[in-house]
Order: sequence, then C-alpha cells, then structure tokens
Amino acid sequence: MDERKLKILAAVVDEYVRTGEPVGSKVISKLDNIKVSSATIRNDMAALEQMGYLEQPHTSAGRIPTFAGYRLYIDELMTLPDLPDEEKSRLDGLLGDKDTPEELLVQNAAAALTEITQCAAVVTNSAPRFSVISKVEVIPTGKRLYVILLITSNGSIKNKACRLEFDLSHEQLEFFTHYIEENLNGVSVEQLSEEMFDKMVAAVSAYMVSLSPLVKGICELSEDLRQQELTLSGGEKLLSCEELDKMEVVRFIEHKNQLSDMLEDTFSGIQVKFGSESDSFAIGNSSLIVSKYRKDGKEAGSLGVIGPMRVDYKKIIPYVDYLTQKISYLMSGSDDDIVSGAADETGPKT
Amino acid sequence: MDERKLKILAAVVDEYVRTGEPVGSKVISKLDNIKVSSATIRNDMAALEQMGYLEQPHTSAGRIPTFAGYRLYIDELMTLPDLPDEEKSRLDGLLGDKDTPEELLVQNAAAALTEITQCAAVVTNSAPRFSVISKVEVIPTGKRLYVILLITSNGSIKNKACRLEFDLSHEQLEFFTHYIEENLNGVSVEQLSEEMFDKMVAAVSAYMVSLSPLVKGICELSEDLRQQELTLSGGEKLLSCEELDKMEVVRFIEHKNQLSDMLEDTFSGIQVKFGSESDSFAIGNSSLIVSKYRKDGKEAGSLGVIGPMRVDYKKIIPYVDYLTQKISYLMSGSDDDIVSGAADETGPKT
DNA sequence: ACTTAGCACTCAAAGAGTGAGAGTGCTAAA
DNA sequence: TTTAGCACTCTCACTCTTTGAGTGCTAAGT
Repeated sequence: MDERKLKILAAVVDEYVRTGEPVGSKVISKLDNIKVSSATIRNDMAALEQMGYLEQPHTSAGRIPTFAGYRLYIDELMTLPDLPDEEKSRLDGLLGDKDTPEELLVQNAAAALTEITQCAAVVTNSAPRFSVISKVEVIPTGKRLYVILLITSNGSIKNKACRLEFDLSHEQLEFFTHYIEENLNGVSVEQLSEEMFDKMVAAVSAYMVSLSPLVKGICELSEDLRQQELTLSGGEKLLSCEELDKMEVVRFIEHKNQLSDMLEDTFSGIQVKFGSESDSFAIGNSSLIVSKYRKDGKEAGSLGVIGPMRVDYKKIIPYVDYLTQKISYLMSGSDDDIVSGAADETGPKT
Repeated sequence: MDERKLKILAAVVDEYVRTGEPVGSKVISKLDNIKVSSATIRNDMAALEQMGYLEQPHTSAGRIPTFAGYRLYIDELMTLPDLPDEEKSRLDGLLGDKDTPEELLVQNAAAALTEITQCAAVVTNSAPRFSVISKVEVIPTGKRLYVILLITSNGSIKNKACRLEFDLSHEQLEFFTHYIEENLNGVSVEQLSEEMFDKMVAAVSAYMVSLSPLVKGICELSEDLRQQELTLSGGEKLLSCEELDKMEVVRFIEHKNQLSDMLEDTFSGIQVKFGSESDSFAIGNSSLIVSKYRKDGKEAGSLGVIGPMRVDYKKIIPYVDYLTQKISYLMSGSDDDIVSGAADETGPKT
C-alpha cells in the first residue's frame, strides 16, 4: 500500500466530509499537499476503488469513501487536533462542577455535544446500577399510606407511595425497617433480584402478611435503579441530514432504547460504529461516535454523537474525548463524602 | 349563509378527513345526503372558497378546508355521536378507579387516547399546585448530607439531596423539622413564595446559620410542585403523519414543555387549537383537541390529543370529553381518605 | 517504470415537450 | 334556481435531449 495512495484516500475523505459531493481527481490534484497530476490521481483512485476503499455512485461521478475507507481513515489516517484551552474552559462551564448532580452532568454534556456538532447526542448513565443501597426508609403519610424512600451510594433517590390494607403499629414499622436494613443495606443494586425479594416477602409475611406490598414497592424501586438511563438529545438534527433516511431516523428515535444494549458493552477509548454494522442502531449511512466515562475507575456510562457517516470526525472526536474525561473526573475522587459511610459499610447501621 | 352550503362544507371536511385527498364536486354529488348535481355543488364550492372556508391546492384540483373551514365545521357543523356504553366501560377499565393515584389516572387516560386515536396524547396535572403540604421530612443520609422529602395532600412526593456545611445534631434536626412543620404543614403549595422562604431562612439562621440550605432545598422542591407536569405520550405517532413536518414534530417533542403555558389558560369544555395559530405549539397543519378535568370543582389539569389538522374530530372529541369527565369524577368526592387529615387542617399538626 | 496530456466515452441531472386525467368555471337551456 | 355540456387549466408521469463533470485508456514524455 502506497504512501501516496493513503494520502489521496485521506484527502478524498476530508473533501467529501467538507463538501458532501463525490470528489473527482481534479479537485484532489489542486490541493496543496498533493503534487501529482489528476491523471496520476485517477490511477491511484482506481486502485483504491479496487481495494475497496472508495466507490463511485455512478461511472461519471467522483469517488466517495466506502465503509472500509472511513474505517481506515478513522483508525490510521486522520490526525486529531487538540482542543484549544479556551474551548476546554467553555465546555467546563457548560458541564458544571463537582457539586453538579451526576444526571445533570451527563445531560449537560449531551446538550453541549448537540450544539457543537449539530448532530444528535446520546448519553447513558448506569451509575445507579453499580451503586449500593445506602438507606431505605418507610414513612407513614396518611391512613394506610406509606412512602418508601430508597437511597443509593451514588446519591440517587427514589420514592414511591404504597397503600397497605391495615395501618402499621410503631413496632411493626420498626420491625420492618430493621429487617430491610439488615438485608439490603450495602447490597449493590445490581445484585438485587426478583428471587431475593420473593424470599423477603415470604419472611416478612410470616410476621405480618400485609407488609408484602412494601417489599414489592422496594422491589419496583430497585428495578427503576437497575434500568440504565438513556437520553437522546437533538434528535431533530438527524432529520435535517440529507443522507439519512427519515423513516429510519424516526424508527430509531422511537426505539432509542435499543441502543442501551450496545452501549452496555465494555470497551475503552473512542469507538466509531456505522449504522449498517449493527441492528440496534440501524440508520443507513449513519455513524455513532461514543466513549465511556468512568466513576472512580469503574465504567459508569457512555456519551456519544450520532450523525451521518459523513461527519467531521477530526472535529468531533476531541470533543467526545474531552467531555468523557472531564465527566469521569467530576464524578470521581472527592465525591467520597457523597458515597460517605454507606459505601464502606457492609453491615446494618447502628 | 345557505343551509346547503353548510351541508356541502361539512361533506367536504368529512370526505377530506376520510381520504386525505382534495375533494371534487363529483364525489360530493354522489353522497347520499346531497341531492343536487355536481354543477350546483361547484357553484356553492366556489362561493365557499370566496368566503374563505375552502381552498384549492391548484386550479384543477378539488377543494380542501381552510382553517376557517375547519373552525366552522368544529364549532357549528359536526354532529358528535355518543360513546356506546361498552366503549365507556372499556375506558373505565383502562383508567382505574378511585384508588388509582392521580398521576396514574391521567397517564392511563393518555395511553388510552394514544391507542384509540393513533395520535399523540398530552396530559397535564396541576393538581400538586393546588394541594397542601402534608409532610416534610429531613433524613440524614451521609456525612453532612440530607434528603428532604416533601409530600402533599394529593399524594405527590418530591425529594432532593442537600449538602450542609456541618453535621446536625439530633436536637438541631428536631428543631428544624418542628419549625418547618409549624410553618408549612397545611399551607397550600400555591401560597408558597420566595419571600416566605426568605423569612424562614432568616428565622432559621438565627438558630443555626448552616440550616439555610435546607430551607432553600424545600423552596426548590415547592417550585417543582408548582410547576405543572406535562406528559406527552405516543409522540411517535406524529412522526408517521404524512402531513406533518417531521422537523417541527421532533422539535416539538423535545420542547413539549412549551405547551404548559398554553394549557394553563382557563377555559371550559373542549377546545380545538390549530398548530399555526400559536407558537407554543408550532407544528404546521396540526391540531390540538383539549379539555380540562376538575378535582372537586377546581381545574386540576388538562387532557388532549395532538394530531394532524385532518383528524377525525367527530370520533375523537367524544373520547376526550368522556375521559375528562370520568377523571374529574374519579379525582373528586370520596378522595377524602387520600387527602386524609392534611387537607382539612389549616394549622400545624399536633 | 512512472507520470502526464489528450480524448472518447459514460452517465446523472436538468430542461423541454407531450398526453392523460381530474376538476373547474362558465354558458345556455330546462 | 338547477343542470348539462364544454372548453379550459393545471398537475402528474413520461420521454427525449442536452449539458457537463468525471472517468478510463492510450500514447507520448521523463
């Protein structure tokens, strides 16, 4: 594989990304860093087509990159510029600081990405799933009416109203709360399972049958937590993309949660996937640029951009990269005091 | 304004709603309830066009209704059938009963509307705003970290984490909770104001300055409550509507909260608004069919359908109508035991 | 052995012309 | 006042032609 051919391939991708039109040999020959005639380029382009990196929409048109062409460009050819410092601090401002709630942090990142890239942005947050139950409270709020409060080590709080068939006495409530704390405090959200709750229902019913709705309530709350949250922002940007099929976009927006599975896979660094490569994300000619952020070293979610395959990778990747790093930083470290006692404790509270 | 012309206008709207194609004089003349020739109809249609009720996409096409045409049709011309009893009981089943939480009630209504109309449904619930604070709890959950729990008489529950500069002693917490209960229990959410909280911050700070973040937290939660909740369900149905601009739809879905303002306006009965008439709901060629439900006689939220302007009003309106009435009924009256003590109390708890 | 100029060739996109069909407006008769 | 009839208009779908960009190939140049 020729040095010059690679240069030409890169040039074709750059030009195509810039203009959106198939690029001909003449355009390439006029670029500063290319010093051969259009005829030579034609020969090389024909070779690149042979090798599967370029293709022609029709005989008398210029060339556009194929999947393989983009892949090669992304993996080997393109050079990523560093984000200028003022841009970094602008992003810092948009994101928030260590006190910003995690959810908001990723929402802000998504909004920033949408605005910068003019594409759709997608973020997931699986932090709640990897956290640990740090507190369960049952609070009476009315006749036979109770509110369950579930708090996890990462600061997620969920509540739910629950109606019982009888009112609980002070002792019964105490017994229940104590039992739950014994069994759930310090347990990771991911470990929670239907069976666990079934067993608890059985155990608790032995003491007093009408307590079981409370256990069910807690079970439902824990399901809420386990579910990874996925947010798509700027979906409308995809609709204004010429090269994307509107129907497919619409279908994707409707079923955006399909992406969850794909984004749950572990990987490191920036990943670029093409729409036609997977079916959890089936928009032809689209591409997904995604990266994982971490909280205290553990994968905590992902953050990415969805756009046409013809996007400015050189521009977007540094942004995605910086934002994931920044989020990882903001979520980690001195967050200790949020995690607080709860994370370290494994037994019941005193 | 001719009797026959009105009949023809109604027929044109009906046909257009049915087929989606501009309707010509011939089609109308073949309808059962029209007994004049196509030429006569042509004359009348020309007159209706003159008057601004019909328009032609182009000279040699049939007519379609204008905004004014729809308006006249909706306000005067169409005849609404009654919902058959079995349909009513089907809806009753979907909705729930007096024990169903209010939120779920309106969610169910929205889901039912989506399914029946194949359009998007929108519901708002401003009930929390008109409710009364029934409980405020402050729960320590970690080092200098507290969760505030705010519960209202209508069963809304809000929570918020709050970080203080120092840990509170048991007495301090007790003092604070007591103070808050004294001042907020039984107060209507609507009455809560910035100034009230400012006064409370001042009062509480006198005792211990670092308590003020808690008051601020409660203040923020009460703002949440004051804000009416708006849910859009079945937004994707709009995307498969030929006559709606996909861009506008997606933009609307992403900014659905703009609708809140509009739905806060007081009105009674069914209202139909067209997308181009307002900018808090700017989907061209769309229409919003909406009605208010009441709780104990007071407006408590709204419930509606968003679809193309060419929507079967005759069919949809009875549904919206019935559902609002049913919700009003379910929310009112014997709800006493949910509202429980709190609603009747005006002073602090004992 | 590469590179380049030149030229014939191909093909999509844009424009122009055509006929069919739907629906109208108008006129004159009932 | 209504109706039948007819000429007219305009869109849609189709075809044909032109235009121009870009190619592949060949033969000459380095």
